[in-house]
Amino acid sequence: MSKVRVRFAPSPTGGLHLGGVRTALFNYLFARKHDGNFVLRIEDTDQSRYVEGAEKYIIESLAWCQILPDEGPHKEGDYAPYRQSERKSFYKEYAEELVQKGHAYYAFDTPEEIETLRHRLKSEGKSNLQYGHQVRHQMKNSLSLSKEETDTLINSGTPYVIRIKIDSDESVYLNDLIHGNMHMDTNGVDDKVLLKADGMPTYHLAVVVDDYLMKITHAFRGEEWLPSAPVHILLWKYLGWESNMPKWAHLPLILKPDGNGKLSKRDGERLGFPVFPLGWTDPVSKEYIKGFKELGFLPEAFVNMLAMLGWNAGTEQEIFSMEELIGNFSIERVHSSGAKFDFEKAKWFNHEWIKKSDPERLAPEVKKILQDKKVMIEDDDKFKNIIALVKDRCTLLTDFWEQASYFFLAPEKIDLESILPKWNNDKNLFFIELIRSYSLANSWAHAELEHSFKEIAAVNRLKPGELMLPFRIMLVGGKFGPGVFEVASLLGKEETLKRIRHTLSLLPEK
RNA sequence: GCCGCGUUGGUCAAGGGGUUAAGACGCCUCCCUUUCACGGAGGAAUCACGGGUUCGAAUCCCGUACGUGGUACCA
Repeated sequence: MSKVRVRFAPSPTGGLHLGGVRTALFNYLFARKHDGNFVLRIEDTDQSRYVEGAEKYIIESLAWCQILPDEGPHKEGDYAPYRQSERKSFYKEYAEELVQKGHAYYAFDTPEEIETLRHRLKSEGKSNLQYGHQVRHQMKNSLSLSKEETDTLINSGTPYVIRIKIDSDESVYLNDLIHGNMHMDTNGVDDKVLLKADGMPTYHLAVVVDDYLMKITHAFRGEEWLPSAPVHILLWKYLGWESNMPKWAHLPLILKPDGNGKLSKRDGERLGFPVFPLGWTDPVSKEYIKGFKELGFLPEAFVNMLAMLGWNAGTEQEIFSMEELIGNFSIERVHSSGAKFDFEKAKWFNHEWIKKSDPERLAPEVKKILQDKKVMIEDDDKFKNIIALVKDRCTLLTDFWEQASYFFLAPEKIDLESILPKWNNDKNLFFIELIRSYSLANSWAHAELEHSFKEIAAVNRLKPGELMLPFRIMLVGGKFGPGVFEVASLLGKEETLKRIRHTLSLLPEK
């Protein structure tokens, strides 16, 4: 049995958003699960829409998601080139072959001619023009024209396209791994253009030829391709490759959270969440849109979240590492219906991943965030302890700033409002005594700090509970954060005393 | 318009003839924590509708509605 080979074929026209990454992910999981190959093919057949940099962006995004193996996607099995524009010559050859076999024909109608015809039909109230079996004999093509006329046109350099010739009432059977057995007829499909006037193939020709040449065994793509699946199946048949046809699976769409439509790039801005894995600059508006990465997502969480959108293992497990996903993945368990994207749930995945990740894993990511705020980390061990202490309360990596900045910088704003109403001279004296006691302390472990704190409170007949809040605010600036004594312990003696003194100086000596 | 695909709480979903119809997110209540989270306990909320088939339908069939995709020399 031949080894599994799946291919992912993004088009470098607009970056790569959620749906695309998920398609890549499912392809990758399937390939890894079956110890097969993942082939990345770049669908740049429409040069007019090609966006400079998009290809690089796609590769970087997949790398961030750990979907590309370290050695690159195409190590094993040399079927290069993988960029469609570089494979131009292959397609023409097969398109011509189809014409010879009578399954395709040359068409000379210009786009404008077709457009006007379309308009006319529409204004006459007729349904949309389908360049197919009903009308092809009235059009300008090698079927309606004589051999001589056709040759003359071609030899004189008239631009032409090659269209597939699809007969009516033909049955096409598709066994989809997700949707099951499907039966369609050819009445709804028109004579698709296979080779454009510029010599580039359309997607229809390109997928079939490349999948054949690259020995692809499984073709998974978005559901938007289902309506044109009969064209592709027919192409496999007409080219005589039917026995090599890959198994198909059409993945459900990711939909807008608020209903109505496939998730698009605009929805992110509109609804306030990212739709790109990495930051992306829109080629038209030049506007930079933050990605999941910049928002503080861990790639593990991003991938996990994406995998659970349309797939589940059939168990109650929701948190999966990449290796676990690979082990559990099965294309049959992918849903057949679209799923609305829920950013709240996405954040929940991130929170879970931050909680379960070691401080070692988190340290480099958090370090970057702090560096952006001009905070440099000198003591790595202490840094990891800080991460361990606060990570449970961070949903996004960027939350580490808010949750831990006071370990590195004295709080800018101290919430005196929360201290003042219950402040009195006894409390003031308590803290003065606390400073004295702490400065003499031999151990700076949090248990000792707590012990002496409570002891002093007891001696002064004060409730420790009423003193802990002011203490916390002195250290962190507000009513939040982990246990006060742990904070004090990590802060160190000098800094702790400094912060108590500072706040005390702001409070009245009543 | 035509064609395709789909429809289980607000969202993700398990379940595929007999179930008290799992679980998760979000929301609410309580406990824990002398802060905020984490954690724990509980709660509200669902089989789109109408017909069949069947002793019995969320589950099978047919319609309808709704959603979604395609209908390009875009992918």
